[in-house]
Amino acid sequence: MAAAKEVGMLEDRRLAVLRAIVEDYVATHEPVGSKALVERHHLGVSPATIRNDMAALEDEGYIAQPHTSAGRVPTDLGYRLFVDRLSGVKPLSSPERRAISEFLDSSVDLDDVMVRTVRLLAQITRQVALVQYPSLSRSSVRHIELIALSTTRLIMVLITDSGRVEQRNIECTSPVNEVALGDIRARLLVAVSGKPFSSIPEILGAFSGQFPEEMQQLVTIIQTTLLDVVAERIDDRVVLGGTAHLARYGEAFPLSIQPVLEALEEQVVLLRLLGESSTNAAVTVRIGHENPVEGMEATSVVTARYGIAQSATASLGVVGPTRMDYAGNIAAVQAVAQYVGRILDDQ
Amino acid sequence: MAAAKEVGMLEDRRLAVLRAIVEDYVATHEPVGSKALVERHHLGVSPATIRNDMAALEDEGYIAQPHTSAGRVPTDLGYRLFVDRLSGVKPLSSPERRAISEFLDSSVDLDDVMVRTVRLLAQITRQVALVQYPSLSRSSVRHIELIALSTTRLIMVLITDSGRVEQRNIECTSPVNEVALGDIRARLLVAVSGKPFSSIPEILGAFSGQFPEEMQQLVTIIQTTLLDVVAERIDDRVVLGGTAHLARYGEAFPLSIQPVLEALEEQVVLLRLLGESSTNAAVTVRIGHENPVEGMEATSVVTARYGIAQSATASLGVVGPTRMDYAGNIAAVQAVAQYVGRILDDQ
DNA sequence: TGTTAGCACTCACAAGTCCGGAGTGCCAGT
DNA sequence: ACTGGCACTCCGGACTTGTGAGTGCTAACA
Repeated sequence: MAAAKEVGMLEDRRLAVLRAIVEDYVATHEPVGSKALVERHHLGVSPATIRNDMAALEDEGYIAQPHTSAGRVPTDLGYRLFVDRLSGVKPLSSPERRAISEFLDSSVDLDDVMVRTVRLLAQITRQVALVQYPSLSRSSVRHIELIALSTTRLIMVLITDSGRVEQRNIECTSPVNEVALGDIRARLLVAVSGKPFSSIPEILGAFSGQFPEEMQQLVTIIQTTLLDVVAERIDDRVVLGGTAHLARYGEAFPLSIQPVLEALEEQVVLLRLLGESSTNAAVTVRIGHENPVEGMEATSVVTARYGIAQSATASLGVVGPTRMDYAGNIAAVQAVAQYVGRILDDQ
Repeated sequence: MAAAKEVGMLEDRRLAVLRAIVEDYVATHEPVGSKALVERHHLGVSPATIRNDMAALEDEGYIAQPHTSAGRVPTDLGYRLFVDRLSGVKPLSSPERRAISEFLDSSVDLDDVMVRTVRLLAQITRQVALVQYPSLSRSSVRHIELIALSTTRLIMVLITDSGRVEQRNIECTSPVNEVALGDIRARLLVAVSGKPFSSIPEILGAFSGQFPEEMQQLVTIIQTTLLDVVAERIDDRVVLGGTAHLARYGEAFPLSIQPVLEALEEQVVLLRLLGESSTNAAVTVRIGHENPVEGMEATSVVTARYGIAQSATASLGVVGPTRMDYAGNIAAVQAVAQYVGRILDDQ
C-alpha cells in the first residue's frame, strides 16, 4: 500500500517535471535544465532529484537533449503525453469571447464568414489558421437555376442549404430552345430541391426518361454537370491565413519555413491536414511526425470539426511549430469552432 | 563634334557598367567589385577605369557600397535606370509559351482561370504572384436572378459578362409574395441586363416608381442590395500564390520576411500594389521605396493589366526582392497577361 | 528506497585575436 | 582619357580560449 502510493507519488512528480519542461520550453524556446526548473516551478526537491527524473523521462522517450551537456527538450512523444494528460484547456477570457462573437456576427455571407473566421483564428492564436468550407457532400440542394447566356451557353447556379453557391458554365453544341430549357429547369427544381447531395445520383438516374428524344442531348449535359458538382469533393476549399506568423518562428524550423509554406499552398495538403481529424473528439491534435505531410515534421496541427446542424460539416484549425501553446490553441480552436457552427446555423 | 562623341562613349560605358553591376549582383547576390567586373564582362578597359566610372555612378546615386572597401550594390535608382533603359525584355522560350497556353486553356471557369494563372506565374518567375479578378466596375450585367429561399429570405445572384458570379443574401422584415417577386425579377432583368455597371445607379433611380405602394419595401431592399454589389469595388479580389518563394530570399530582406508576409495578407495592400499601375504602358515596374506599402521597401513589383475586350480589366503581377531578374519577370508577366486576356475573351 | 550534496567532466557559445583577400582611392605616367 | 602601382581599409573566416550551464555518478543521508 505504502509502496504503491510512493510509486504513485513518484510518477506524479515525473509528470510534473515533464509538464514543467514543456511549459518552460514553450515559453523560452531554450533547452531547459534541472536547476532552472526547480527555480521557476516550486517542486519541493533538489536539482539532483530532478536530474534523476529527467534521466528516466529521457529513457522513456519523452524528452531529449540536443547535445550532451545541454538542457532537455520535449520530444513529439513528450508533447503528446502533455496534451493527453497534463494540459488543461485554458478557457478564453471573456473579452476574447465577446470579440469572437462580435466579429463573426457582423458577417454577411458564407465567404465572409470563412474569411473572418480564418483571420480571427490566426489573430488570437498567433498561428497559421485553416478553415474549410462546409463540405458539399453532406449538404442538400436549396435551389437550382439554369440561365441561358447565349444560344449555346448556359450557366448553372446551385445553392446549398449551407449557403454556398456553386456555378458551372455549360457549353452546348447545338442551339438551346428557351422553352425546353425552362421546362427542364422546372422539373429539375422539383426533382432535386431539398434533397441531400448523396441522393442526387440516384434521382438523376431516372430523370432524363421524362423528356422527348430531341431534348435528350441538352438534358444529358445538364445532368452530367450537376453530377459533377455533387461528386466534386475536391472542391472543398480551404482558406488560409496568418502565414506571417510562421516567420516569427524562423529558427523553430530546422531548415527554413520554405517547405512549410510550400505545403500550405497545396489545397490537397490543407485538406489532408484538416480532413483526417477524428470524428467524435472535440479537438484533434496532431504532433510533429504524427501528421501525414512531408516537410511538416516540425509542426503540430490543432483541429476541430464545426457542425452546421446535420446538413454540413467541416474542419478548422491552426498550424504551428511543435513547441506551441497547446492549451491556448486548443481552447481557441474549440471556441471558434463552436461560434462558427452557431453563426452558420443562424443564417 | 569629337568631344560630343567622346562624352557619348563615356556615358555609354558608364551605363554598360551599371548594367553589368545589376546583372552580376542579381546573379550572385554579392556586392560586385571592379576586378570581377572586367573579368566577367569583356569591357575593354582596366579595373582602374571602371573604378572611376563606379565613383561617378555612386555620386549620381545609382550604386552604393554597403561599407567601405566592399563592392558596389545597385540602389533603387540604379535598378530604375536599368529597367528603363538597359534591360531588354528577354522573350520566353517556346516551351514556356506552350506550357502557358496549355495550362490556361484547360481551365473551366473564372475561379479556375485565376487560380491557374497565379500558380503559373509564380512557377515561371519563381516569385510571389498576384492576380486580380476582373473588376466589376467596368463590366456589365449579363443576368440577374432573385430566388426565394424562405418566406423572408432571398438570394440575389448576379452574373457579369466577365463570367463572374456575385451572390447576396437578402433578409426581409415581412413575408415576400412570390408573384410580386417574380414581377420584380422580370422587370429588373429587362431594366439592367446588358447594361454596364456604371449605368446601374442611374437606371435604378426611376425603377421603383413603376411598382405599387405595397411592394415598395421589397423593391427598395433589392435595389439597395444591387447598388451595393455594383458599388463594391472593394470586393475586387486578388489571389495570391507562391509565397514559399519568399523564404528563399530569407537574407534578402533586412529584418525578416514577416512584414512582407503580413502585407501580402491584406487584400487592400494587394490592391494597392496592383491597382495603381499606369494605364497605358504594357508593364509597370515599381522598385523598392517607389511602392506605396509600408514594410515593402526591399521589394519590387512588376505588374501588367490584362484586358477582357472592353468589358473588364484588371491587373496581375509578381512581387519579389528588388534584386530580381527584371528582364525575365517583365517578360513573364507580359506574356501571362496576354494569354489570360485571350482566354477570358474566348470564354 | 528515494533524496541530496558534491565533484569531475563535457561541450556549446561568446569573445578575442589574427590574417588574407578583395576592394577602394589616389597619383603619376603614358 | 586611360592604366599601373601603391597604400589603406575592413569584412569574414579560422582559430583559440574561457566560461558557464548542464550532466552523470557516487557516496552519504533520512
